[in-house]
Amino acid sequence: MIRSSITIPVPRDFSFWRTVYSHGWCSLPPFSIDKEHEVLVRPFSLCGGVQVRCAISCANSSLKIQAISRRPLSAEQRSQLRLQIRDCLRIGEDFSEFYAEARKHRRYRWIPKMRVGRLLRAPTVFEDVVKMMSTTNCSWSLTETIVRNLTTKLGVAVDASIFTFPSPGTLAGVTESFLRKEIRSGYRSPYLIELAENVAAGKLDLESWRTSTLPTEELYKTVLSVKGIGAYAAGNILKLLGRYDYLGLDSWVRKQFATLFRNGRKTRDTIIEKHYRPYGKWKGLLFWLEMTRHWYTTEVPF
DNA sequence: GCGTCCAGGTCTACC
DNA sequence: GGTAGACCTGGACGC
Repeated sequence: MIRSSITIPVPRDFSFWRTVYSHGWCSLPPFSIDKEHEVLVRPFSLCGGVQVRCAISCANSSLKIQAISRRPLSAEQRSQLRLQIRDCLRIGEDFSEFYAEARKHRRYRWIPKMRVGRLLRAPTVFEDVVKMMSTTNCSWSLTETIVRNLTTKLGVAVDASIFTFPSPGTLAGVTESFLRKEIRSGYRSPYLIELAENVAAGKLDLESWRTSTLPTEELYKTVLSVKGIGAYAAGNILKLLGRYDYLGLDSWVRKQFATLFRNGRKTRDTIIEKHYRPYGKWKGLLFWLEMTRHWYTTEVPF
């Protein structure tokens, strides 16, 4: 195996570990984390069919990447790897406007101070959408089971312990019965196959969503048109596309809101919407950060 | 160990 | 447009 070292400079307002811990993705394969040493690990697929296992850490205003591959990486592959890692960690995204908005409100001044707001995402929109679909209507432990099965049973082995996320073509090539029995994705199985088939056939270009110039409302409708994706999933997929206009409510955040603002009393969605309406296009991100603020000061739940 | 109940989003049929 | 019921799994609970 060949080891390569790569360095990527990061902006001043970037916090590596708070980006890694921004939500549950870091604990879903093929991501994994070494909490003690603050290292994010995952494989990346590069041109020429090359798979590379990367251990990513941060020191002295730069990401340090230890990449392990079967063959030496070409200049093009190294460049591709840099781009993918920057994309996952949202390094190129400009948060100055968001931080300026947060500074206007006393209750949100901690956000720019803690340099939070970047939400970890997968190298591909396909992986993010499949994972989001796998979080719907089930416990987190079932989501972990589904995603672990998808990678170990349909991904490519990079080494003994790491598998890539399956490609749309691979997922499109399995039967609904396989997904139900082996992946444990239950009634979501036909939705996953339909999604993978449409992407593999070129009928649905998920990857263009990250650079889409559509107004957010239009993009939201496009995301919602995928079968198996409802309001919760679409709102949260949009956050991973850099659009923060929707809250993406699920039972956990509803409960969290009730605990923080309503003495634990059950709260209608319209009340939560009204609470965040003044924050316009940033409301989804401010909402998520407010609900998860305790993760940055106490032990995270994953 | 077994059976029952429930929580968790989305879809579809129906009003 | 709003709503009820079905979908499937795993965890909690009672026996």
